[in-house]
Amino acid sequence: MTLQAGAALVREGEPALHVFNITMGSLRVYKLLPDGRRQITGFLFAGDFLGLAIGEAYVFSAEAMEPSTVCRFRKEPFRALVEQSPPLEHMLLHRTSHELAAAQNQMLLLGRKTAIERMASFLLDLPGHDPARPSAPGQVRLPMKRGEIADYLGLTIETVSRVLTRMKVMGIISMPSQNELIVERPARLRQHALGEV
Amino acid sequence: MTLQAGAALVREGEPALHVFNITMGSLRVYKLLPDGRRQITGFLFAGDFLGLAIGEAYVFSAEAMEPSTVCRFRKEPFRALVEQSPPLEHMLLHRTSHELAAAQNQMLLLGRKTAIERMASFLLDLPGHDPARPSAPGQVRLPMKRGEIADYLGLTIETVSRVLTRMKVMGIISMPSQNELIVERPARLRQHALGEV
DNA sequence: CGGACCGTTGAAAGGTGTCAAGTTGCGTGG
DNA sequence: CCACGCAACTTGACACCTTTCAACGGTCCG
Repeated sequence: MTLQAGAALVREGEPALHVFNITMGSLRVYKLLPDGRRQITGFLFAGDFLGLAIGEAYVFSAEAMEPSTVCRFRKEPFRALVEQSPPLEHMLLHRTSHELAAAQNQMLLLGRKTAIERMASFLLDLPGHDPARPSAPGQVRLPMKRGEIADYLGLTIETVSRVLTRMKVMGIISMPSQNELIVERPARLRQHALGEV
Repeated sequence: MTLQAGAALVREGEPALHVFNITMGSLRVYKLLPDGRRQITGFLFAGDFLGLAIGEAYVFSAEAMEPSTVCRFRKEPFRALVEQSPPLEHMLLHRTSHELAAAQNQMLLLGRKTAIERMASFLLDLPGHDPARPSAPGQVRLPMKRGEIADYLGLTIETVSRVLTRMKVMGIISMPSQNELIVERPARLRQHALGEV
């Protein structure tokens, strides 16, 4: 199953009929408030599962950030398969536990970190998630736009832009292009991520 | 295993040797920044599990909020037991998925809701989690102190206090005592929780 | 009675949001 | 090939919500 950039894969509230496995590209997972405020709860890349949460309806929405392909399974057969395969269920528990740990880190970020601390944490986490990352250390690809970073970090587009500028001025990062970033001072970035400045 | 109020059960960074099941009382689970900022990621009550996240070390701390009792299992035997019991593993996956969904709701709260919206959401969620809740609808027990509510909602103690006062003035709630709360206008509370005011 | 802890309230400060105006980058079409 | 136009990004000025700092009252208990 193939998706254009921006295509919706699931919408919050819809009957949860399918489970997905991303084979290529990247997705954003988010929740909305009635007035349109958006919180992106995570980004998914090749290999990740989507739609595992139990329930009749999806409790989040998901869209492709770039051209992507996914495997779609109908929910019931998938559940039956899981029931018959303890190793599969084990893997799902393992992955879900990791997602939960990541979610707890994100709660710390959203609840207690300043704008620059959020951005620093984000830049440090990013390479670890993206399988299509470049190998050079310190070099970070930003596969998402400012608006997506903002909605992931609980900030506005303007604040994201200002924080990146501040980091450039401080010599912590440099940006060859808008979607590419080089960490010039990893140690200082790590300090900021922990609020130690 | 019995715990006094305030007793630490696990500390972030310590080797994860045990898994716990709460049999009585309530726990707070939290993460700290080096300078002491605290984000409470959840409250646990009777029946809940703690320490499922895989890994060598705990990635959070947990303390009793009131006198509590827990069942302690050594990690390795517990894992072996889980491997041999698909129904047990199934239950753990089910619970972890629910926790993840709750975490995603909390990310929306922390990243995008105002102080009064956070409090409204909190007051609506609270009864569902506490097995020791009173039966009367609209009546909510606050088993935690202001500081814990603040660190759960990403606010300060003062803001929590001010928001509760505002809600009282608006006639949405009333408080017979500091730890007991009555929802006078559930509909308005629900509106606030969704940011519809 | 004194002290510690908890909660409430007030005044002022500050970080982030809002609103608005540029600037850059890039694909499209003449 | 160049001009145009749109979308994304940046920057500035100001507003506002929440935090910070401070003082005060209440309750429990030694």
